Amino acid sequence: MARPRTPLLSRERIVAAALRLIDAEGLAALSTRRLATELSVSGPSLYNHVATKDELLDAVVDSVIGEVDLSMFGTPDGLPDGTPDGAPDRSPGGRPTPWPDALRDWARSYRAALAAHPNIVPVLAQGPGRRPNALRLADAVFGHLVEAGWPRGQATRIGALMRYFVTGSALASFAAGFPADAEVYDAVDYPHLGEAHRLAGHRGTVDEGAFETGLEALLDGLVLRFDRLTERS
Amino acid sequence: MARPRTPLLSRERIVAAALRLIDAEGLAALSTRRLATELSVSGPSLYNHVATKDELLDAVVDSVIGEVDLSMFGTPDGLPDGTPDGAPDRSPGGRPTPWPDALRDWARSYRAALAAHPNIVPVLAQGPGRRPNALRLADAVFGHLVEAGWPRGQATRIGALMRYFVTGSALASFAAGFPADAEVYDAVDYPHLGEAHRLAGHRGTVDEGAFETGLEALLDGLVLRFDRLTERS
DNA sequence: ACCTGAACACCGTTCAAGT
DNA sequence: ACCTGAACACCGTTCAAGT
Repeated sequence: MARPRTPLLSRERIVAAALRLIDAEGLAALSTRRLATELSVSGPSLYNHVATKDELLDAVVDSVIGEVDLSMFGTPDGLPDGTPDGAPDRSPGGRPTPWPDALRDWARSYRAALAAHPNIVPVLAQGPGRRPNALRLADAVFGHLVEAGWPRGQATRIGALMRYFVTGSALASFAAGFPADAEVYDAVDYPHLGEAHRLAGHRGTVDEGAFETGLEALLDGLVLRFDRLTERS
Repeated sequence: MARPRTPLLSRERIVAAALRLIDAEGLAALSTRRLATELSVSGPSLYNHVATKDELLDAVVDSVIGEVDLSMFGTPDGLPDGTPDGAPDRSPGGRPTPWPDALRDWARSYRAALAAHPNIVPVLAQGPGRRPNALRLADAVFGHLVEAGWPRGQATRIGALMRYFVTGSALASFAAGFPADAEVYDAVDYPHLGEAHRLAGHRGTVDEGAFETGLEALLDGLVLRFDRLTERS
């Protein structure tokens, strides 16, 4: 068989299969040949649909970022944007969501989307590049903060520090990074890690708790700064 | 030549060369064959000194973590530990550093060490594993927080959220993630990114400012929580 | 003990050939 | 337009052979 009547592959099918493979076995397990086998075609077939492996990774990354909810910034996901009144930063009710609440909801959705695919986070964390969903995300966050009254320079920094925190929390489980083997912590050098071998068993609650604590602490600290900023006028 | 009188290689020389290669050309550029060429030996020679490429990466990672200053927790770097008075958590002066100050100093040193080698951060962020320097770091932070009065569960979460923030900030430059090409932001979808092409030019100050803002906000938020915790008693 | 070349099962990608 | 096998320059790792 050389050219089937109906194509065996599509870009979407390739991207979806690549993400599945990365989730299941890690970034290192994604090889074009392995992926082709998974899709029941020969290796070179992929190159009819994607130019390079890097371009494929870019598409996978943007599909993950596309899962992040941005509706709290007044730009609902599915709806066509560009409302005639030129007020893109309103929630459906008509009034903009207070920025700390919008930031909290967004951060949770952002983390959930990334933590569902931790193995791709190192690629994603390199920045938006030219990926449309990543640029849309950056635009929505920055725009909302500026319209809420943050100076542009501060809004940029808040976008950055939120990404630091979210990508860091989605990159790997803190708890699971500690071997469950108690003997590891026997050494006299680690006098306080006597219980560390039990961390991996509480993976979910430890990481979730750390994320929520950090998120609320960050927001409290930012609100403090915002108040100092506005009480000056 | 088969076996030279004085060995051509050593584990230290291999680790150092690997880190140089990773820094200069990225994690993907590190191949055992390429590394061997860099060291003027044949590929398989490396296997007399390291068992696998993964073990080599582990050693590289731990050498980077070894650069992090932990002296603010009362365990000075170079000095032999185990002071006879059994008070490991004191600064040279004798009194423990207040935890917010210790955390701040540590976070800055942690970030500096990692940001000097961003390409290795994805590996490092997987957790301490069995790496001695990484375990020592976790022990010092956790121990200091507990002795400062934080409940153990909270101390664990603070260690986790600090690592989230620091690894996230060291993984990649926020500013450099935005293409310097102004045309990228022309699309109607990005109404607020008109100046984003200028970000890459301010790489240093944007990322540094975001890290400092986030760090101080986090610490403020944590102090708030600590006060709530202690005023209850 | 420590280095070498040969060999194995992999990679990403190109290209001519098929329909 | 879309798939194939063959081919190229790479990988990590093993192993027998050398000193």
